[in-house]
Amino acid sequence: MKSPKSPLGAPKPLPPYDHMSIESKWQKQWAKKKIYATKEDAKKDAFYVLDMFPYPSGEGLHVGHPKGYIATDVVSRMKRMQGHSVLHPMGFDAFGLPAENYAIKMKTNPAIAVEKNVKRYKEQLEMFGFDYDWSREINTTDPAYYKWTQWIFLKLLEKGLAYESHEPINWCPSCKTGLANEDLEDGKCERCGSVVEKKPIRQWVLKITDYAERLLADLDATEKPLMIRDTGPDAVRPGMPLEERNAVVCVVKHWSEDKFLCLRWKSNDWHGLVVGGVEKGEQLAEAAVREVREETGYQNVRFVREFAKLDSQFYQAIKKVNRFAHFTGVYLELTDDAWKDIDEKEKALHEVVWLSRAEVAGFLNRPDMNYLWDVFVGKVKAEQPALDWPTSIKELQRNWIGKSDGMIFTAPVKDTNLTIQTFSAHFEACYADTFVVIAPDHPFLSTLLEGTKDKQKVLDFCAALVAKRAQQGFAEEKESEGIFTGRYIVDPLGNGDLPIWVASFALADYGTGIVKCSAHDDRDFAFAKKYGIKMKTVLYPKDAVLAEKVSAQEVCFADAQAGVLSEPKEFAGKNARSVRKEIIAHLESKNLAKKKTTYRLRDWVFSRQRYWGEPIPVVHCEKCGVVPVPEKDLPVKLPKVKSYEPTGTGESPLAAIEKWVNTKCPKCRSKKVNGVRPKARRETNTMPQWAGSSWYYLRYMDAQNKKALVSPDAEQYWAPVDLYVGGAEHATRHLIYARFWHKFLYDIGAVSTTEPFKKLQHVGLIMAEDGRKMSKRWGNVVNPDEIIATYGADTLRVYEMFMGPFDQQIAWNTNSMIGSRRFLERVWKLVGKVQVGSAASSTGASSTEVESLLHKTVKKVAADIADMKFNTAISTLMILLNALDEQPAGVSREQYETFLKLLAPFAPHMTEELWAQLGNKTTVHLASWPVCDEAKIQEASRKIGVQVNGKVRAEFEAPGGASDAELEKLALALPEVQKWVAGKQVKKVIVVKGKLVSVVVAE
RNA sequence: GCCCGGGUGGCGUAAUUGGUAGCCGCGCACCACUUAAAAUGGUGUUCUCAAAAGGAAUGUGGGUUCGAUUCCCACCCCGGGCACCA
Repeated sequence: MKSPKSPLGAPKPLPPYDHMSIESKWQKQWAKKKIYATKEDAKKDAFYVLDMFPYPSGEGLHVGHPKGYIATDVVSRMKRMQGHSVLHPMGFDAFGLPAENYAIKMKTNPAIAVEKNVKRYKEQLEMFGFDYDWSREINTTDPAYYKWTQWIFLKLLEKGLAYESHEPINWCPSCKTGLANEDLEDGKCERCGSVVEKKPIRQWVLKITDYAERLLADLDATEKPLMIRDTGPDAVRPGMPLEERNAVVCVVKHWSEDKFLCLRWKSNDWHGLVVGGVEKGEQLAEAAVREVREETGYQNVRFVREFAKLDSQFYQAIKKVNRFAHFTGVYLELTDDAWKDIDEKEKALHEVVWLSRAEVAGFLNRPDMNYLWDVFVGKVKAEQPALDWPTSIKELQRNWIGKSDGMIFTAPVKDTNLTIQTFSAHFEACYADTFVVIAPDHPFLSTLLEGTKDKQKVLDFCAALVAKRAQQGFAEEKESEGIFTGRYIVDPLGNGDLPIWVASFALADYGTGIVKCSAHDDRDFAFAKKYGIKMKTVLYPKDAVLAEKVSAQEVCFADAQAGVLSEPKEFAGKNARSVRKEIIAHLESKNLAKKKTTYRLRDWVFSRQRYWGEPIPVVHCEKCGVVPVPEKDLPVKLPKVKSYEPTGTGESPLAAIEKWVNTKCPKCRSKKVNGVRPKARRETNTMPQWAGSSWYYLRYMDAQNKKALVSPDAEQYWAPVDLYVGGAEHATRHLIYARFWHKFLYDIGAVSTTEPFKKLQHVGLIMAEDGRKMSKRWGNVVNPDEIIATYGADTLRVYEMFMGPFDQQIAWNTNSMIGSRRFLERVWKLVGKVQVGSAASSTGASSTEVESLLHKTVKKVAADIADMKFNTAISTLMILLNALDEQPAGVSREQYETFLKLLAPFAPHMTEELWAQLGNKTTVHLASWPVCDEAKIQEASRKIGVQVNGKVRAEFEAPGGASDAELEKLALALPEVQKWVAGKQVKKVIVVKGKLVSVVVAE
């Protein structure tokens, strides 16, 4: 059959889809017309989409790198079409070890190597047709940029958050520099794999630990519910987690009077009994009781009954009203009359009122409440996490910060006037402590040993332990080793004199570096057994046989959660964990210990003894000491040098550049004192790779500003970053550092938000076809240049988005790409079937079914893109394409244009070309995004499945508005159903509107 | 050891809030077009039984339910992170 004729005559022959010429043509046009220029337009909502900017290596991009960039490009294009002012910038992070090591290898200056690599990266990025506004490009190695990195350092110094330290730090012998804890992997240098040593070197350190508590707490911070701020299609997203929607509604009856307690929502005219959400793993009744206790302070609440199970039909009926969520009703009763006031802070949003029976009835009869199914409906938007981040990344940060609540014990050292402090987070069994261990590299050790007869022997032993650690890495040590110091502490808890041992497992830089030990810790127990140290038990399991073994010190029992204490006598017979609070009070009241919180997070070692980094802007003056470089003298430029190889002496190569190093003290101007001119030398350490990336997202907002790192106007317009996309490997480095700096900048008033990134989305790695990481080493790298030449950038973009869930790791498969190419070619060909006749053709050429599908697609594609579910968005577009293509009368221009708009974010070049072919003079990328017409997606009839005893036996077409009774009748009349039902007693029929009829018969 | 994810056809995956498991794509088979091939279009494609009817099936085993990929309990496997952190 020939393709249908256009009303205007014979169909034009279609040109083939020539991606090469189309893509380069439109890339030039877009650049020329500056269609992606970003503006701070007060009339539009700002939307800031950000990629983790690349670190331009010498190898260029492989096909895995751009996956995240494609995603942000798709989102930014849709948001722009939806009328937002969009900031979608790009830049380069280029200071630091990788660039420097590469330069050393290639025997070029890092500055030149970086310039070359950036150029190559930009060329590659441009081939993808991304919508960056290059006028905001940044480069961390640009003095105009790092001026502000240095400025932030000066502010940190001013506030006492940057300090010099001589403590031993991680030293990589191969890279010849100090490293932060975050730069280690398995005790080895993350860059080169060498085992790091502990080396005492003068370092600049940032006090990130001062922010540990806020970095931790803000991960869980919530935003108070904003009532219907956004009534657009985004307000209730499909796929929004149940916890966000499913709230419990409680009716709480007074214990004696005929009164009902109501938690009233005051804002937006909403009166509700909304109590809160059901948490995962929680029963409805538990949730209701818990929430009422938390919200009102009423403790004596008894669960009476649940009103009914949620009815899904009901949700269907109100689903389209985006501000409604559904709840389930629970009936509780107060068991006493103890009045409690609710929290002051909550009063603005809630109040507790008592209603009479009549009032409750009236209340429940509101139109937004539905009695019929005992399910109440109202407006609610549950408290949302302030950080819309994947739970996994939040969890990684929590682990990294490693908060631990415990107690500090202080004890005198026998025969000396010294005291020792020990930290314990598992202090419930502290009455079992019988010895103390100290780390072999503890700075206090030599003082402690002063005057003991074996001092030198112990010190030698410790030195050997430390050397062994450095050699083989910490993790590989299996069995603990130790030596008795000859000293004892006098136990404050009355267990007499406790020996102090050096133990290889003790860490000098956690807690106090000294630990009180007992039989109730696996490691301590093994250590004591090995060296025959006396032990004592105070914690026993419930099982009598096992308890006997614990008592005999045959096995170690360390489970405070399950164990029962025997000492101190105040808590004898009690479960250890449940009396934790009381033990704290007991120890504090007797002045035996103090509460203390410690963190695993260490301060950030911030200096590198390397050339390629931002110079730390301070001067060391013989007379004035450390003097910050005045702001007006920033940036302190990195000098050009001939030799930039690391020295290994603990000094950076900059130290050798006399002309640069020797300077005037900014404070005393190096004026002569008693005829001698005080010498002033610049700091020669440089900043780590992570410095520039800790604040770069702010600079894009106002990239050219010479007076401030960002102007308040620009910052307030754009901040925070609405969507941040990048690899999960940055969870404990870049993302912690950036949050730390951001909070600091907030504290000094430089930014207006407490967190930099509102929503974080991590991108799943693209693996090579062999399942390994793409790497030059394996020879499995797929080059995007070649793929683009063969298939086109649009095909590559569609393929990468269609491969699978965006956040999932997935293997590249060039063969599968053909599907995406075919899809685009079918779109290309479909333009030949577009009917360009009268206006009537838009209805004439399309059935209501296709129209309905079109509008469903409009809705789903927008929701999926906003949700980063690109694979299903494309799948939906494919389904629509199949339907449009199969229409016998061709496709209407309106349908086709809508389709092009939906596809435009994914395949910007091809859609632009087709858009122009239809005669449009303006770009598709600034056209308005299609809007779903809800009326059109209602269906006239639906397929209903019929189950008999849970098994699907038949299906039938039912009219859209059929009632439950009608559906039941229709279903039971079906012969396939009768076959299973005939002669049996029908016990129950369940009707799920629009879905299925379930018949239960007696067996 | 501890903490997160995840296990669905030959493969990548989909499944709205507990409601007809396998959408979309790849691959494969057959058909059309072609001298032929490629490309394109069409049909089919979870397994099992010769077909139909039926049965089985979402890592394993149990539970709740009229109904479970989805909720609960236990276990196995894979991926990632943390790890002498007291």
